[in-house]
Amino acid sequence: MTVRPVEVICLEDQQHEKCKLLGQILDRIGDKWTIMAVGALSGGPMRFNELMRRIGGVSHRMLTLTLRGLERDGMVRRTAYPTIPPKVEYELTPLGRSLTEPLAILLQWGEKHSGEIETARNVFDQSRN
Amino acid sequence: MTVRPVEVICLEDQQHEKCKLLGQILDRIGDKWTIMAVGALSGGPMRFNELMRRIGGVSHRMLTLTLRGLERDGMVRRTAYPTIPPKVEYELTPLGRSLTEPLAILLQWGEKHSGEIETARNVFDQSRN
DNA sequence: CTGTATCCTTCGAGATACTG
DNA sequence: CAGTATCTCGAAGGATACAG
Repeated sequence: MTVRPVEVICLEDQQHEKCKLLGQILDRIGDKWTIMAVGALSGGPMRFNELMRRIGGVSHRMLTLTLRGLERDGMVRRTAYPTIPPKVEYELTPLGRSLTEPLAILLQWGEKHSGEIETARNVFDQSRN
Repeated sequence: MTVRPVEVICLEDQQHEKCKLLGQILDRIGDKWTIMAVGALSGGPMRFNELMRRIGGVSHRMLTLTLRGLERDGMVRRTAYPTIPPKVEYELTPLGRSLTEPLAILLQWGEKHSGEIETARNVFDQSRN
């Protein structure tokens, strides 16, 4: 049994456990297609194929898996109408909508600092031939 | 911190430009080790091996790659002391520290809603035997 | 239209060993 | 101590075909 230090500093003087939780959150919602799906649905309910067209570049299979994951986590509600051909609508739940707030803040950060990052990259890449 | 309407995440008539930017941000900073490294460094400068011990479970190679990426993006400053054996210190730049703010907000969201997500998962898994 | 199953390729990441 | 280079394996994700 190894002894682990507990006093690991994390975000804003919190402990290491916080980082792990953050990692879990990002595991859930941090991937490309999940973000795109949440973004697309933030405007209102949408059908499967419409989502696929809106997002663009996503495979049939990955969109299905992404939506299943969001549904499982309670972020998206799936409503199937037993018509022929079938019609399925997806929409954000209140939980899903609540996610858009921290994401919007992260987006603001990105918009504010993307230039800085771009510059830093160029400098870094220059300094390596 | 002002909370803007959810539509800020993704404006449909902009072809998901916002989503794409958000996707790029998450590509950069959304992976497990990057978060852990930023978290660990948020407490102050740290040497390579100390970082590795603090983070725990990260391979030598991945920590190196993670730190290179952060350095390239201007989030981390690397300072090498030409001693024998070598000593290298890593620390967050102002840009890197600024990232901890939106991350802390995302973390708060996670803390607030993790129970809800857990419940949703159990319900979903139950409904599929 | 929507969902699932299968195949197949690619890529990420750990292990390891070696260098300065 | 810190960094780099290979090797390898397994998982992620696209393409495709088929079903309801």
